[in-house]
Amino acid sequence: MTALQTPFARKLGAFVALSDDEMSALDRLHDRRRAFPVGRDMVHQGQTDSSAYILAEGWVCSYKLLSGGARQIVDFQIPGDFLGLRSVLFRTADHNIEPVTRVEASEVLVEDLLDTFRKTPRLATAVLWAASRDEAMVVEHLVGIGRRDARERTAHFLLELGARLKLVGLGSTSGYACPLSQSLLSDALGLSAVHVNRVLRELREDGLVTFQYGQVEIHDLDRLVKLADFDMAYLDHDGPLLK
Amino acid sequence: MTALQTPFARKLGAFVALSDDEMSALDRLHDRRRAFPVGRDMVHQGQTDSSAYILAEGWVCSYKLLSGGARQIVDFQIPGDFLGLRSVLFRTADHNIEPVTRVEASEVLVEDLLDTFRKTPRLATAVLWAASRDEAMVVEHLVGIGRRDARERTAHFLLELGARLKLVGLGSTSGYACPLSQSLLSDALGLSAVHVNRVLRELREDGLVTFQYGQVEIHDLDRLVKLADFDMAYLDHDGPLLK
DNA sequence: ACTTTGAACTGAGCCAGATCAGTGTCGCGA
DNA sequence: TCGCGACACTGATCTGGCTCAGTTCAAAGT
Repeated sequence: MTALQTPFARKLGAFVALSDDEMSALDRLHDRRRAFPVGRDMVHQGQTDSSAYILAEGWVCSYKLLSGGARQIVDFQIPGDFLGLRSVLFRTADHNIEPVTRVEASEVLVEDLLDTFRKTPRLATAVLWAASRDEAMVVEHLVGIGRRDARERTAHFLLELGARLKLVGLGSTSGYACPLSQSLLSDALGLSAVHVNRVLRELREDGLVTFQYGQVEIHDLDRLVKLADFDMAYLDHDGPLLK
Repeated sequence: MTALQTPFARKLGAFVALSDDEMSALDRLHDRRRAFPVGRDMVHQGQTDSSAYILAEGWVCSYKLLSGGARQIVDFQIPGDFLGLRSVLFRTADHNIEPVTRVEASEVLVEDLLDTFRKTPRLATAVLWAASRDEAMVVEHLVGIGRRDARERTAHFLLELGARLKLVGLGSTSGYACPLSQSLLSDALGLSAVHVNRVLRELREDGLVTFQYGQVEIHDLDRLVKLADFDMAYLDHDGPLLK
C-alpha cells in the first residue's frame, strides 16, 4: 500500500502538500504493523518505553484513571489517527490507550519519528498540525463537559464523531456504524451510564438520533446541530497551508 | 534581550538542546513586541487573520463562548507561553484570547513561523513538544471537569498553576501572586461563581490554601496534593530528548 | 434446555451544585 | 463626597444528574 492511500497520509496531505520523498518517508513509518485485541491496553499511564501508533483499522480510546477509580475518556481514535504522540515526546505516558474493537496499527518508534522529522522537516510541521487538530477536539470536548448539559453534550459528541468518520469515508450525514457501548459513552461524556441511557432514549423519542445496535442514525440533522450548538469549523480545513 | 533569557527559549531548550542558529531564529520571532490592555480580546472566535503571540508579561485566558452565553475558559497562559498556535495553523481562530492583566507579547506572523520551521526544522519539533505539553494540560483539565468534584478540581487547578509558575520562576511551593477573580476561576472550573466562593472558603477553613487579595498561599501542600490527586508528571521533563 | 453473563433499561430517592436575590466593601471618576 | 461598578460573600430554594436496586433481553456456554 502506498502512502497516498493510507488515511493518515491523506490527513496530513490536507495540510501540507506532500512530495514523493515525504510520501515514502511516511510509508516507512508503516513498516511494523501489529494487531491488538479488544480490552488489553496498548499503552498505560506511567509506561516509559511506549511507542506511538498510526491507526489503520478499528477504534481505540484514550483515557485517564483517577485514584478513586473513576475514569475519563479523553478521546476516541478512528482509522487514520495518530496515537500516543504525547507519550513518546514525554518519554512517559500520561494516559492509557485501549482498543475498543480489534485494532490494526503501525508501531512508530521514537527514533524513527524524530529521524523522519530530521530528514523530512515538513512532516514535523504536518504532524504539528494534526496534533493541533486533535487538541481542538479535546478543547471542544472540555467546553462540552464544562458548560453543556447532558443532552447537548451527547448530541455534540455524536455529531462530532459523525463528522470525523465522514472525513475518512466511514460515515455519512445520515449515520454511521459505532462500536461504542453506553458505558464507554458515559466515561467519555462525564455522565453515569444510567443517565446516558436516558438521554439517548430522549433523543430517540424526540426523533433526533438513534444510537442502537452498533449503529447511529441521524434523523434530524438540523435540529440536532441546533441543539448541540455544533460548528464543525475546528475539524475542517480548506486546502494545504504549506504548498 | 537574547533568546537564552526569554522564558519561551528556556522552555523549548528543555526539550531540544538549541544551537546558536536556532537561538537567533527564536530571537527574530521576538521582533514585533506589542502591549494589550485588560479585557479587550487579542484574538476572537472566527477571526481569520489572527497571529500567534509569545507571551512576555502578564496573564491571558483562552476561552470559548457557547450560543447560550455560557463561557468556558480552556486555559490560562503565563509568561513564556505560546498563544494562538491553533488559530494560525487553521487560518481561523476557534477560540478567544483575552488579557487578564496588562500584557506584553511578541506577535508572530504565520509566514515567519512557517519560515522559521523551514530554516530551523528542529524548532518545529520543539514547538510540537510545547504544544503537546499544552495539550496535556488541557487533558488534565478535561479529566478534572469530567470526574473530579468541585473541591478536588479547585485544589488541582491551584496546584497546577503553582507548578507552572514555579517553572518560570514566578512562584514557590508556598504560594504565588494570582490576578484571577473568582468569576474567572468559575469559568475555568465549570462551576458557578457562588460555588467557587464557597469552595475557596472551605479550603481556607480546612487550612489547605488561601486564595485572597491576589495571592495564593499554600498552607498544607501534602494534604492538598492528596485531595487533588495531583501528579505533576505531565508538566515535568528530565532534560532534552533531542540533543 | 438451562444457566451465565453483560449490556440496556427503569423507578425512587438524594445530594452537589445551580440559581436567585440579596448585603457589604473597596476604588474610582465626576 | 457622592454615586457607581466590580468583586466578594451569604442564605434560601430548586434541579440535573447520581446512586441504588432492581428487571429485561440476547447471546454464549455446557
